[in-house]
Amino acid sequence: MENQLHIYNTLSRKKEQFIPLDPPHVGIYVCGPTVYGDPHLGHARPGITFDLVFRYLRHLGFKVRYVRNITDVGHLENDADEGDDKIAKRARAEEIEPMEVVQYYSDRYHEFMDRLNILKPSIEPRASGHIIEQIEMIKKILDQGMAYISEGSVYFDVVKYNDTHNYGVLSGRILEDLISNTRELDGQQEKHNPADFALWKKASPEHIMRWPSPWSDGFPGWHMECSAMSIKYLGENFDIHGGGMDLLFPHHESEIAQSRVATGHDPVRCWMHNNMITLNGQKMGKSLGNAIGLEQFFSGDHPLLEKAYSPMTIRFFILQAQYRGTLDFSNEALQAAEKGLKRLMEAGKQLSRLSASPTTSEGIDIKKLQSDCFEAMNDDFNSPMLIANLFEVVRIVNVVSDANAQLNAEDLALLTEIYKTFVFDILGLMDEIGGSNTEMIDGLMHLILELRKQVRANKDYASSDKIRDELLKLKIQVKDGKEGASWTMD
RNA sequence: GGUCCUGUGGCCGAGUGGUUAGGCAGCGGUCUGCAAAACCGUCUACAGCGGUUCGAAUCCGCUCGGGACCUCCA
Repeated sequence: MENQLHIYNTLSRKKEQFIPLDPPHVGIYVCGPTVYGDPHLGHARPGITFDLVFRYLRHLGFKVRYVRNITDVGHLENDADEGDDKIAKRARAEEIEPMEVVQYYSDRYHEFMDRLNILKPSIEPRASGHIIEQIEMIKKILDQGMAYISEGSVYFDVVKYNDTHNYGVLSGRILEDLISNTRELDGQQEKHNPADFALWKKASPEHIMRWPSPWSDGFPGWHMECSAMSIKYLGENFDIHGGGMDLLFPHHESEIAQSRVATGHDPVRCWMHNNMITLNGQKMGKSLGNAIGLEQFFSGDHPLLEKAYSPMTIRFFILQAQYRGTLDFSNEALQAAEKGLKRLMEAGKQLSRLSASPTTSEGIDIKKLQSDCFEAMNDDFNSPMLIANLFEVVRIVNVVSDANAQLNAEDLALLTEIYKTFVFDILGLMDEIGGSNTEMIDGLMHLILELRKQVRANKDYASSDKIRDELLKLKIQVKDGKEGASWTMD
């Protein structure tokens, strides 16, 4: 079960067995955020998807170096007439240093990733800190004759490259189609061909973020940073490169082209792409203006949200879909996820209270359940399938808890291990209940329920119900079971 | 227009050429002083039309619908 992991590789459009280049080491590079705005639900998807990958690979025993960049330079505003850098544009408006904007939104991003229980990457390089590496790489591409200088900018010669390589291996694009379909835009005349992309861009006079280079004061092209930084930290050839499907073309396609020319070979073994989260069937994205911020989800402060949704609800919601499928947002779906998560978490508590019996009941096969869980993960990180299996764990826990079935000590230990491993370590879910005062609340609740027990022994149900109702107002729910009362907190 | 993806029951979402995904919601039970929870049972499916096949929701073709990308947007 250990090394049967299969991953869907965008390059081959097939699931392939995952064999690291240099086991037990694994290198992963994932395109991180551009820090010019608050993180929204769209950011949570790649964050959680590749967190799952990171966690599972580590669980399998691999020594993973996970690199996720922060883009803090070089991306031009879509609709900007001036060609201003997004970050520079924001800085101008707020009259603060560009790096102040970068710092602020980087911190915000980290804050929300932490709340979603997304592990920190091994290395989080910033594009602005790797200008030298990018310039060096551009020089190599120029030396190979695959780029040209025009008006102080450097462009990658896609047409020439395509004579000897396939510009389209990843995306399936055909160069001729690209050329005939490219719109005429300002600045295009600098290029030999509209399909060419910038490696280095000369800064206009009003552009604040700029660095010196052999060609001009300017900034690197938007595909350069990922190529330069992935090579720097993972080598010229590494195992997995991830990112959203929206980055597939031209970003990743161009990364491949740049790296091939600079290093002489393919940079990445396996390309992984997570799909989008949609809102009313449409991609949720900053540029479309339909993104709901993670802040809004956590607070419930948004016209489209019926209530607040906790970080773990968001995490569970995302994990309930396979990463390559689109995931449609709705209050109904989120609330279903919330309830399902609660059920899963409650079972975890029940599990810790179970005691072993001499034998395990007929029809309960914990080992099978364990292998089913691994099988699900090994099949391209099929988290929905894993979760379905974990609900079978929940069912068994509840049945045993109700004394309708038994588990022997070995099976109980294994069931506990499965639960902890998959729910906490691999899916990265947390029990959000209680907070920092857990011990005190536990103590108080124990006391209250003891007193209520006495009241109930006297059949004073009015008092008993009053205690229960008042606690419910505090979001604490009392449940009277066969073995006495228990409680949960929302 | 080009490249690619996609269309599953009230909602969200897996999956396989012939056997129950799972969660949420609904319905009927059990349990309970009541309630909640839990357990048991149960109803709504595979966009449409053809084809391949002993058999397809699962493979192929067409039609219709949805989406992503095709821009120095990420």
